[in-house]
Amino acid sequence: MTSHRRTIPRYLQLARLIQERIDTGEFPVGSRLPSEPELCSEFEVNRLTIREAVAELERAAAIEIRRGIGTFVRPPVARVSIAVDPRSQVVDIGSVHASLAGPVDGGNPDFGELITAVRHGSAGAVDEEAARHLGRTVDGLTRVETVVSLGREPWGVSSYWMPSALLPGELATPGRTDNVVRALAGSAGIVLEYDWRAFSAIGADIGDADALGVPAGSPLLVREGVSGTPAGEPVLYVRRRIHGERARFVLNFRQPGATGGTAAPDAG
Amino acid sequence: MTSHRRTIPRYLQLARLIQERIDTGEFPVGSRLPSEPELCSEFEVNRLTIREAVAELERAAAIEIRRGIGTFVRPPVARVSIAVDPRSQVVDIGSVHASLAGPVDGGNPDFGELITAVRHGSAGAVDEEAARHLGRTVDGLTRVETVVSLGREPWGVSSYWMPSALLPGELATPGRTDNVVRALAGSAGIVLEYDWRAFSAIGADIGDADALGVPAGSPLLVREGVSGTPAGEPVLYVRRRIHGERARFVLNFRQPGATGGTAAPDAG
DNA sequence: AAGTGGTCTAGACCACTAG
DNA sequence: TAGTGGTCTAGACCACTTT
Repeated sequence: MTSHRRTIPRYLQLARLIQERIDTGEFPVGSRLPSEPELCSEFEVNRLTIREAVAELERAAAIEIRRGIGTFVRPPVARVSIAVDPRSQVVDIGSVHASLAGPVDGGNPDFGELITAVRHGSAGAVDEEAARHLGRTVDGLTRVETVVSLGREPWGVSSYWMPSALLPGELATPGRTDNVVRALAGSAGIVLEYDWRAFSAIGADIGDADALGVPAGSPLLVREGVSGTPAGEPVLYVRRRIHGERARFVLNFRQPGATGGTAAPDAG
Repeated sequence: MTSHRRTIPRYLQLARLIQERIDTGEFPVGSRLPSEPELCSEFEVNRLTIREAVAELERAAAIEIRRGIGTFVRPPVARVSIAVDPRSQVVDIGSVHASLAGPVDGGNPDFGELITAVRHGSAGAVDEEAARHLGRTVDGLTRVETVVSLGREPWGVSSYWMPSALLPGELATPGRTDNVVRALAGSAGIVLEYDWRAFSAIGADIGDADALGVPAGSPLLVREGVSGTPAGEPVLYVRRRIHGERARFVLNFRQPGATGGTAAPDAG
C-alpha cells in the first residue's frame, strides 16, 4: 500500500543537492565548485557518478565547466533582444541588422555573416520543405548557408533558399557578406517584406553544434519564415538557428504612444 | 611526422558514424539500432563509449531510447502550430485555446491546465523580474504554477504572476482549471489584451525537466509576456516553457485577403 | 528467462591550464 | 609540475519489457 519507492539514481540526487546549494547561495554565482575528487570523497561515490551529476547541471546551464581550471556557477545570461514590429508588413532588412544600435548600411563591426556553402537544387527533406513554402520546385532554388557572428562569437546559423535566377553574384560563393537579405533585395531591385515568421526550439544537431561551437542537443531558437515582394510573391525562405541563450524576439502589441503598458524587455 | 593524435574523441566519431548510417538510410526511420553489446563488438569499444555516442545522438533528437526494448531512429516531429495575430492588440484568451480547433468555452477535452502550486510574494530572481515587468513589488504578487497538457502528455509548464488582489478563488489552490487567463479575466471582470510577448529558447532546468518528463537540458521554447487592461494597466506576467519540439508560434504579417503570399505553415 | 538499456565501481591514461 | 576535467576500459548489478 505504501507508495512503492521510485529509486532515484544517485547522480540525479547529487545533481539536485548541488543545485540546492547553488540556489541557497552556498555556491554563489561565479564561485568554483569543489573539484571532482573532492566531491567524490564528500559524497562517497565514484568519480563517474559525480561527473554524471555535474553533466546534468551543465546541460541545465546551471554551471560552466572550464577544462583544466574548474567548474563554476553560471551568472544569468545576457541576451540580444530583437524587436519584431507586429503591426505592419515590415520591410525585411535582416532581423539582426534591424535591432543593432550601430550602423547598418556601412556594416556594423559587431555583425558578420559568413557564407559557408552554396548549393543548387539539392533534394533533402529541408529543401523540399523550403520549396513548398516558396511554391516552387527544388530544381529552381539555391540554398545559401551562413554563420552569423555577433562580436567575436558565432551567434547563429542560417539557411536561405531563393530562386536561383535571383541569386546575386555576391552570394554565389563562400565568404563574408554584409547581409544576405539586403544583397538579395539589392540585386533583384525589389523590396522584401515579411510574409510570415515562426518561432520554435530544437536541440542542436551535430552539424549545427559544430558550427556554433556548442554541444549537440543545446537549445536553439529557430526563427523561420518567408519574405516576398510587396505584390505578394514569395522570394526568400529563411531558417535561422540561434544559440538559444543569446537571443530573444520581442513582439510589442501596443502602440508606441499608448498610455500604460510596460517597457519592452531588454537584454537580460 | 606521422599523424599523431586523435583529436576527436572516439565516442563522437562513433556518433557521427551512426548518424551517417541514419542519413543514408542504412538505419531507416523507425528501425531499431543494433543493441549496445552488438555495437560494442562491431566497433571494438567499451560499452560506456558506445553509450556516450548514443547519448549524443539522443540529445540531438536523432534517436529515441526505449528502455528494455531498444533504440530507434526518430521520425520527423509533429508540432502544434499556434497562430499569433501580429496586427492588433489581441484579446488574450490563452494561446493554446486560441489555436485549438475544438470547443474553447466549454472546455476542450484535449486541453488541461493543472495548477501545481500557488505562492504569494516570494523573492526569487524570477519573482523580481516578474514584479519589474508588472511595475509592482513582489509583496503584492501571487505566483501560480501550472502544467499544461495537450492530449495525454504534458506539453508545457507555465508560471503566472498577478496582483494578489485580483487572484480568483478558482486559482487559489492546486488542482485542475479550465484556463488561467480566462479565470483571471472573468474574476476581475476585465478584458485582457496582449501588451508584449517574447520568444526565446532554453534548456530545461531540473524542475521543468521533472514536470515535463524530459531530460534536463532538453530544448524548451519560452514564451513570455505581459497582458493588461485595454487602458494599459499591466495585470499578468506569464512565462511558459514548452516542450520545444511540440510547438511553433506563427506570425502572419499579410492580411488574410491579400494576394499572393504563402500558406501559413501548419503542423509539421 | 532472456534481452534491452540504466547505474555504478575501480582504475588508468590523457589534455588542458595555471603557477 | 600539480591540479583540473576528458576519455576509456573491464566488470558488475539493476530495472524494465517481452516471450
